[in-house]
Amino acid sequence: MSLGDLISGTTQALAQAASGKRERRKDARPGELLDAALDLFVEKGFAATRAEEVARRAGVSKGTLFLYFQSKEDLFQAVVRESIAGQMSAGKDEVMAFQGSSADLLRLLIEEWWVRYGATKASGITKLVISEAHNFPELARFYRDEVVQPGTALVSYVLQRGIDRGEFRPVNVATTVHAVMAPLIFLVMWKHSMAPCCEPGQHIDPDAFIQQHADLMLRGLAAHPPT
Amino acid sequence: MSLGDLISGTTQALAQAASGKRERRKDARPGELLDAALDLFVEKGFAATRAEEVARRAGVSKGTLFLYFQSKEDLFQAVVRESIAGQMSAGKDEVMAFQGSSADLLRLLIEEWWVRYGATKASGITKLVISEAHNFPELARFYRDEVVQPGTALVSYVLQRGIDRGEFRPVNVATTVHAVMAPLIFLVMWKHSMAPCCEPGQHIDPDAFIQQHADLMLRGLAAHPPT
Amino acid sequence: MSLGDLISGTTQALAQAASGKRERRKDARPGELLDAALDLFVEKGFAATRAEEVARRAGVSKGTLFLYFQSKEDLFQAVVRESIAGQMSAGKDEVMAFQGSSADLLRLLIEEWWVRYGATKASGITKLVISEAHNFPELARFYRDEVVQPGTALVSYVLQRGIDRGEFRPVNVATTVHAVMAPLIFLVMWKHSMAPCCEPGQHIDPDAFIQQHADLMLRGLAAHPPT
Amino acid sequence: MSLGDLISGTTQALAQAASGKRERRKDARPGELLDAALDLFVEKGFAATRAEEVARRAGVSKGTLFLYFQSKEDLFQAVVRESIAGQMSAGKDEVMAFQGSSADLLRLLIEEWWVRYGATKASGITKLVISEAHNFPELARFYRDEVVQPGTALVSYVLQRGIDRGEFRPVNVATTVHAVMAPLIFLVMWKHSMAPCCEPGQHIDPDAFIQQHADLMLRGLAAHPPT
DNA sequence: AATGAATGAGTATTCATTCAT
DNA sequence: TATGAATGAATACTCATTCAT
Repeated sequence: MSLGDLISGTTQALAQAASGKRERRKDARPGELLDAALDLFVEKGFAATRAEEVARRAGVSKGTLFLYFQSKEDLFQAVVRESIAGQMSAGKDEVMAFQGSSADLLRLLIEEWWVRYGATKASGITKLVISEAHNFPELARFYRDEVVQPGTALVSYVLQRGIDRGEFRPVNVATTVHAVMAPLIFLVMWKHSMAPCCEPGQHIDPDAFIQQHADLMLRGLAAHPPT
Repeated sequence: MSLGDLISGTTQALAQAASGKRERRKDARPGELLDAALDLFVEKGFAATRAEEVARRAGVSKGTLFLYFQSKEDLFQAVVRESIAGQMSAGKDEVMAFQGSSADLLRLLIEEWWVRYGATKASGITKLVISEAHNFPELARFYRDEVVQPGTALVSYVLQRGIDRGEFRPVNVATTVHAVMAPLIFLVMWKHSMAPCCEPGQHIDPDAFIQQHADLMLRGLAAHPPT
Repeated sequence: MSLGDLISGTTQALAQAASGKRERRKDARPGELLDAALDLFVEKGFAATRAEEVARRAGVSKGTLFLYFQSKEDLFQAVVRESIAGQMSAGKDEVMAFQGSSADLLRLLIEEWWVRYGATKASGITKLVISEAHNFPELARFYRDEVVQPGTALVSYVLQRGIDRGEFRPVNVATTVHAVMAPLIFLVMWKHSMAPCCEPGQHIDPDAFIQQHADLMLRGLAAHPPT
Repeated sequence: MSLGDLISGTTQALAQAASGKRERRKDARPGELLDAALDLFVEKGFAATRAEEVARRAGVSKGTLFLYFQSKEDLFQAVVRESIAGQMSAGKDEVMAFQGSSADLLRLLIEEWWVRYGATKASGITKLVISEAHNFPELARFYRDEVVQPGTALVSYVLQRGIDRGEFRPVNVATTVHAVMAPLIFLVMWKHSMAPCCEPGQHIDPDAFIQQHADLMLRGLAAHPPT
């Protein structure tokens, strides 16, 4: 199974759905609204975020918000969809083109994920979707198809590559993928929820955490462990 | 009302079976309300949960809820505090009394955590607190002090024990603790958010996940890796 | 026209209406409830007074209150009716039997009114009825018939007596009655409303006020003013 | 919004006749709401007045009321404060500039008070404040400082003027002030409470009452009583 | 396109009243 | 008779949404 097969999924179908009249509005639609909405929805959740506050933060009036989005829920969905759109395609090419060891590739994947996504405010989407999954099941499915599935596929490819090349132990790939990703998701959740109130002692240093996670992972996977 | 009652779900049945109907109910009411509230708050979040729905699920009228809790927020805080109260003390004694290897102890700790907390509905508190941390900073601090800190200390103890006894590599304990706990927190978050919409393929099997996590962790920590 | 004609009015009819089953309950009905209710209704008004607070102040439970009064409004009406019942009959006999000058009689009437009614907590009824007249028009009419009309008649009798005996100027009795009563009513209103917040400088001393009122009145009425 | 507007009752008509409908309305809204609220609060008291009814009477929806006033209590306080603002300053200058006899001045003061305040609907404030003094002690103190105290001072000035000029007997001014004002306050209270239910016989004619009060007062105060 | 005044359905909360004990 | 737990209608207040300007 090629990486293309693994990742392609429904991305293309979704891209088509996103075109049409939606695409046209997207350009005109002030990104400031989506930007402000992302911040607030991540912080306070959907229900606790007031439309007027989003508008104010975006520097427009309440009425203007509803000029671009049919409803608060429409805005919410747009925030998630726009933030996610085509996010996964970036890493895919690099992974396919990588020439080094699978250990280096996995470490790179983890580190780059943090730099390009986890450390950006776009990572708030992860907290948002997880927090609101029950209230917006369709959005949760969309996220699953657009983010979780491709991400899983990408990591699976790397793990399988390592096993195939004899660099990794022959672990159960499907299970191990989650072990690779879980700490990353956790870190993002933590950053957007508990971190602000754990300043003093229990602060989790993202870089050290990522490093440690990669280290443990690679040791755990290594076919020929170091002495 | 103990945590056990909160989790068991048999509170209502027991209360109804009791003799002195009215008086028995009065004692049971707060528990039934907390029980119902836990479910709904975890599912929908604080703001999206209507007080009347909590009451209805507890089998009482809207007014009765406010007979036992001053406000919706008071109910929310009670849900979190009651669910957490004294939760951490249980595992501590067992860990301190454990006689076997540190690897076995760490594995036991991870597995028991899942059985006693992660697999129960009380684990919804974790999702709840993380989702609402920004809206209820005091509660987040309470959770940090009552759950995160003691949990971190317990895992730290086990890691240090392994290092001291030469069973684990001399890793940075403070950093590694998070690597141990992160996947567990993630699993609980997942269970209460994405899981319900990932029935078919991407389902994460908790036991396999826990197992795999423990395996990778112990391999990653092992001072003398197996061949 | 005799004083009897002036005062009798509907008092007798009302007395009959108050008998029957109402009379029987009145004895059993804890006076503490009426007592507590009078205080609270006078202080806070009908709507702002909670039934439970009345019960608590009377030393009984909320349910007990509704054992004796069909509703909060019933309690309210009872408070007014009971406090008023037969109140006017007392002064009437004394006035009829008085032998001295009309000036002395008027002064006596004013002073006794204050001592026997204005200075007691029953005077709160006046504030109550005036404050709630619009919400309880029937009660206002009842008060008019039972208190205002007989009171007016009594004062009218005294004024007419003074005129007839050449002690007072031949003023318009119907108009002058109100001039006699107005300051008394005012004093009672003041006592039950503004007085508590005018402790320091603007305190109105009731006795001095009553005295001054009587003085001015008698001077104003005197047929042969002093030099 | 001046007191005149509050009293006139033509505010609505004027606003509707204006050109820029929407904007004109916005300026008029608070006044219309205060106008409606004054009526209802005076009639029914604070607690018995429903916010929606105030809004309906002002011709707007429930929500609009809360666009201009933070709460029902805020509206209540605004009603009192707006109605009172600068009310006392008017009469003061006239009194100070008066050239005639103190008897004429006192009579003028009493008559003007009735025409300019007592006869207008703003006089409802007096009933309102007295009825609700216990529930809103701060407002009662505000009324005491803004209305009672200046009013007392003004009347005191006139009495002292008469005494100094040998026109009035050397009465105790502080006590006599209340004797002057009490019947006026009583009249206003009566007008807003009992009057509506005393149509037929016991109706108090305001002008005759005022006249009679002034007459008696001046006779009572006169240094050289008429023969 | 943009505004912000106006709306009214929706929600938390109160409190008079009931009723099983 | 007395209690107080339970009820649910009533009400203040919010906030997404509309629309005249």
